[in-house]
Order: sequence, then C-alpha cells, then structure tokens
Amino acid sequence: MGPQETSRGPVPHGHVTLAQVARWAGVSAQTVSNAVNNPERVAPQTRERILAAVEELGYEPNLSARALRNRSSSLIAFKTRPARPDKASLLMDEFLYALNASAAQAGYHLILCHAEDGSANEIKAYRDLLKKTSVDAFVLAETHHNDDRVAALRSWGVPFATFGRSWDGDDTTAWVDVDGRSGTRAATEHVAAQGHRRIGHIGWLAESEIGAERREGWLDGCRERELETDLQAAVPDTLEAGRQAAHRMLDAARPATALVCASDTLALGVLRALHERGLRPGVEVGVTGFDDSPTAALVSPGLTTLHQPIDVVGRELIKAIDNLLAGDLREPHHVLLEPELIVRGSSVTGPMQSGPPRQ
Amino acid sequence: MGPQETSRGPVPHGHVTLAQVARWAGVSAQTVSNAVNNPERVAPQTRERILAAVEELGYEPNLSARALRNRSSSLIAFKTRPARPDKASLLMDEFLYALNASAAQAGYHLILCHAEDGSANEIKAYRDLLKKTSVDAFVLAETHHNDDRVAALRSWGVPFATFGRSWDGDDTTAWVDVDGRSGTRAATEHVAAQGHRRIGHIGWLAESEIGAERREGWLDGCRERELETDLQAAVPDTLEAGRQAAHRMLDAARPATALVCASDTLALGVLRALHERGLRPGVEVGVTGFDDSPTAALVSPGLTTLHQPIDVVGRELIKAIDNLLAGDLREPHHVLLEPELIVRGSSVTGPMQSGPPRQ
DNA sequence: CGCAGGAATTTTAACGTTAACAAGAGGTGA
DNA sequence: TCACCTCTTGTTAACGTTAAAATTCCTGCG
Repeated sequence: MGPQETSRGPVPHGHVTLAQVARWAGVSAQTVSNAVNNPERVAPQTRERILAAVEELGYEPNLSARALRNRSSSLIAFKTRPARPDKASLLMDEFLYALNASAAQAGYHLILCHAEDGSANEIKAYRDLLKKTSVDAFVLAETHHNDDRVAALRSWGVPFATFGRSWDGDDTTAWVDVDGRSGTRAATEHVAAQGHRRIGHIGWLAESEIGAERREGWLDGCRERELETDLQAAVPDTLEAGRQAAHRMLDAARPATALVCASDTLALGVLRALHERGLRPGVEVGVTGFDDSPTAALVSPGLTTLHQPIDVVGRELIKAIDNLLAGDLREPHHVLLEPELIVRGSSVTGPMQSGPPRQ
Repeated sequence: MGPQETSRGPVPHGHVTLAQVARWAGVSAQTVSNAVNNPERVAPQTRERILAAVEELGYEPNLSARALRNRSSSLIAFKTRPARPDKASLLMDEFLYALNASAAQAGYHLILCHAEDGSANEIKAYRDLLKKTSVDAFVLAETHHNDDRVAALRSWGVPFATFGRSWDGDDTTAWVDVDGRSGTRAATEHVAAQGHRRIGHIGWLAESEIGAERREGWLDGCRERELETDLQAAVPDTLEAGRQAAHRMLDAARPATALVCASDTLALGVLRALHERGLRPGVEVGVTGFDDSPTAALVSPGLTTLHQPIDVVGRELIKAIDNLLAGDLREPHHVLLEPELIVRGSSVTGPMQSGPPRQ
C-alpha cells in the first residue's frame, strides 16, 4: 500500500482502474463495469468475486471518465451570493450546509458557481459552466416572479429545482419552499393570545412575493380575531427601516402594542426603537421576527421568531433533482414546509424575560 | 445556432468540440489545442484564424475530457461545516463567497465536500473525493495544532492551503491568517485610550491557539500601559459563558470597567450581563468583541469589534494554490493579515451611543 | 444430432482532450 | 549540393469508462 510517488503533480494516488480490477478478478473491464452499475447482467458468483476485488483494491470509479463517456457528472451547481452585512440571517450558510449534506448522501457533489450581481451575469455563468463541464442539475435560491434564470434553465432543458416557489404560476418546475404566510399567521395568533389587540405589521416592499405572503399571514391572523389591520408598513429590509416604522406605529393615535415583522432584521430595528423609548420588549410591546437568525437568540430579551426547517429544504431539493435525473416524469416535486414558531422574551411578559425589568 | 434537442438528459447543449473548431479553421485538432493552451507553438496568423473560429463557434474546452487526460480538473475542494446556531458570526458564509469569487477569477471551481464531524471522517471524505475525481487542491479552514487533516494531505502530496496558521511550527504548508494578537491589542489600546484602567479579558479555553493568541494581544496592550492583568477568564465560546464571566469581573473587589472579548458571542454575553445590572455599555463599561458579526452592528448600542479582511483571505488562498499548482517551489505562501477595529457605541461614551441614555 | 434461443461475457469503439512523436517546409553553412 | 537545424503542423495513442455489437457457452427441443 501507499505508493511513494515523488512527482509533485496532482493526484499522486494509487489510481485503481476498472482494468486493474478486471485483471485481478480474471474478467473483462466491461464485466466489472456491469457488476458495479448493472448487477443483474452479471452471474451472481462472478459478481461476488468482482465486488470482492473492488473492495480489496479500493476501486472507485473515476468521475471524469464517467462524465466524459456518459455526459453526466453527478455534479449539482449552486450559485453563492455575497453575505449582506446588514442582514442578521445565517440562512444561506445553513442552507448550503444542508444542501451539501443531502447531496453527498445521494452521491452528488455540489459545485459552486460565481457571478457578479445581476441575472444576466448569472445566466451567462450558468451557460459557461454547462459548456465547460457537464453539470447534471442546478439549484436556484431566492427565485422571484418572472425569474430570468428560471426561464433560461427551462429553455435549455437543464434539470433544476428552486428554493422558493415558481411565483409565475407555472408549476412545471420543481420547488421547495417555506410557508411564510402560515408563519406570520402563527406569530400573529401568538401575540393575540398574549392579549394584544393592536397588532401592527412591518413588512417588505410591494415587489417581493415573499413579503406579500408574510403580510397575508398577518392579515389572516388579524381577520380571524376581528382585529384592525390599519397598522402596516412596507419598507426595505434594513434595521433602520424597521426602527423608523416602529416609531411611527407607536406614535399613532391608537398605538400598536405588538409588532409582527417580516424579518429578524426589521424586528431588531423595532427592538432598537423600543430601547430608545424606554419601552420593554415583551412587557409593553410584543415583537416577533422571521428567520431565527443567531442574533434572535443572542439579544436581550430573546427575539420570538420563525424557524425555517432548512435541513428539510435541502433534503427535498435533492430528492426533487434525483427524481428529475431518474427521468421520473410524474408531477414535478413541490414541497411547502411549515416554519416553526420559536417563542422568546420579546413577545411574552412572563419568565422568559431575561434579567430584572428596569425600574 | 440553438440546436433544438428534445431529449431530457443532461447537457442537451450545443457541444462544440476541438475537432469541430479544427474543421472550421482548416487545421488539425492538436493545432487548435495548441492555439488555446500553448499559443507560442502556433504561427501568429494561424493562431488568429483559430481563435476567431473558437469565438465564432463558442467553443469551451470540456473539463471532463481535460481532467481525464491531464489528471487535473481545475477543481478546488472545500469542506463545509454546520453553522453553529449559538455563534453570531457569518464568517464562514462570507469566506466561502470570497473564496469562490477568487477561485472563479483564477479559472478554478470550488467543489464542496461533506463529512460528519470528526477529523477521521473528514480525512476519509477527502480520500474518497481524490479517488473519485481529480481534485487539484484543497482548502482547509479552522486548522489547529497537530491537525490530522494537514498531516494526511501532506502525506498524500496533495497541494493545499489553509485558512489558519500551521500552528505546529512546520511552515512547509501554505497558509493565510488574520493576526488575532494585534487585533485584541488594538482593542485594548482603544479602550485604554477611552480612559479605562481596569481592563479585563474574556477569552477561550486553553486548548485553542486562536484564543491564546488573542489573549496575548490583550496582555500586550495592558503591559504597554502598565495596567494590571489579573482580570481574565478562559471559557467556552458561548453567550452564557460570556455573561457569567462578565458578572464575575464586575463583582470583583476592584471591578473591571472595560472588557475585551475574544469573540462577538462572548461580548454579547457581556452586554446581556450589563443589561441585567442596569449598566450602560460604553458609558459605564467598555466592551469589545471580535469578528464583526452582523449582530455587532444590529444590537443597541453597536458592538465595537474587529473585522477580518475575509475577501483578502480568499484571494490570497487562491494565489497560494495557484503558486503550488504552477509548481512554484519557492517559499510557501504565508500571509498574516491585520484585522480592522470597528468602533461602535459599546466602547465609547460619546455620540455613537444610540438613543438617549436611560434615566 | 443439429440447431434455435438465451444467458454470460468479451470485443470494439467512442466520449474530448493533449503528450509524444513524426513529417514537411524553409533556411543556413560547409 | 547536402546534411542539419528550426519552425510549424499533422498523426497516433492514451487517459478510464460504458453502450452496442459480437462471441462463447449452455440448455432444451424437434
């Protein structure tokens, strides 16, 4: 064992090839290939002998050769995007880990793709990648209405799945998403159950489908309890915007006593506004966010928020792609997951309040 | 243009091959290959004609074929790790993006590798990946003393570079790192300049080289100004540990008036402790963290912290790998970068305090 | 006994690229 | 004139795999 190669080039490894296994087992290379890929074509005892040889020699099929021959690489491409410093959420970090874990388990590898901002650049990057190396499928995140990227991949006939619904109503693409509507609805019902009657919503600007959906959930929750829905704001997803919107809603003639926000970032802005007014989160004003960012657990008091089941998202996306690649032409894979409400001090008056209230 | 393939399989693309370009330009495939890879071997006018054909036909070399032939894939492997929910930092997210951006620019692609926790699993994952597909190099993050992974890659003769020094004194590996010592030293000097004389340090447990180094920086800063160094704690990197350590240091006979922490997570624990005691960060007690997590900017008041130049780290790592792959056998690439002190409200009494102080 | 039909296995060729070598053109100096 | 370089281009073979076709060997049946 352990070939002591001295060359400096890459892969100085004990490359075990199909031919070597074949020689070892006394069969032809093709039979080894069959034993590995199409077991039923090989006589049971031959197969056993070959698999023993495979085991013994530590053979692993060479993916480059396979990719060249089969035009399929077991590679799934995903484009990274810059971490926005003003965003509290680790969502993409967690997502990538979860996706990669599921991909590995299913025998795929994730290959990262880079493009400067802008969907034209992104599409070009995808096309270049496809030309250069055979990529079996793509995963897209943060898809939106009339997404050029979706249109491009679809027109090329490349298998792909998206984290985010296909908002344009065309349901031929496979997607996995988290139900923001039921999430904010749960948050709204939760603060209502705490006795709040003036529940405001701080959400994203109109162009965001995700934002619109989260707003709907708040509306659902309010309507169900016949609460007024006059307190709402549509702002950019920044802490400062959340802070200002909170001030406005607390300055209203009949001020809000609870604020359901479309993101943790906005909710943190609300917390800052409360801090500035000497109001205690949870005690005087209930606050909820969305995404369960690390910050939500770290601020004082903790921020009530909605946790997205990111690991399930990753798993389902891989499953969707696996189906596509298997040529499974049934209904495209659609999965809508429920977020989980994580209750912390910012929305309750009781024992979850960390530390003594200021007098 | 646009072959209208109807098959559902992967890569239904207009595959332009070397042979097609060759036919188009009226030369042999080898000459096209040379024109692309070894321009000097081809007569200028021929070369021009070929490059025009390449352009015209949109030829991109097939990486699988190249990998098979050359045993080099222009793939760099990196292992993702789970995002720890109690950690405030986006460091890995930003790192991955930066690394990928630099890799793309240098003509590499990042391939992700997955392994359950534990360096044995990780090493196995690396070996499997090497067997299956030719990976040109590896990037390792969070290396530590006597790192098995480093030893394994070294013994295999695979090119790699690490984010983190090779702490075991063997400097034959290429690394890029951020100077934690000068970082905490800067933080210490900063709070001292604010008038603090009882400066404590809350750092990590003894086994961490990074923690030890950050502690040294605090010692440097204190010694320079002849301040006492009796207030120090070595704790796990959690918010709760930071909170408790802060309480201890504030309960001391001569309590701390400033706390320099080894991470934002710990510093956020300190902020929580201050909140519980009704002390104002910055005003009564100066606090600094490390890593410039998003949370640091979002809490009230903002947390003074040290920003790691992550994009430079990514760029230098790729440069290191590029050197290795080019067979550049000079001194291995070592880069030690300075973190940048970001001053926010938690360490100053002045106008950076957000909102009116509580009365 | 001869031959059809099938199962198991081998042979051939190809995926797209490039190193190594071969071959041809043109020039230079003895 | 010819041997001998240099410069440019072409030919061959191989990287490791697998689909398709070809071969061998068996079994059963008329």
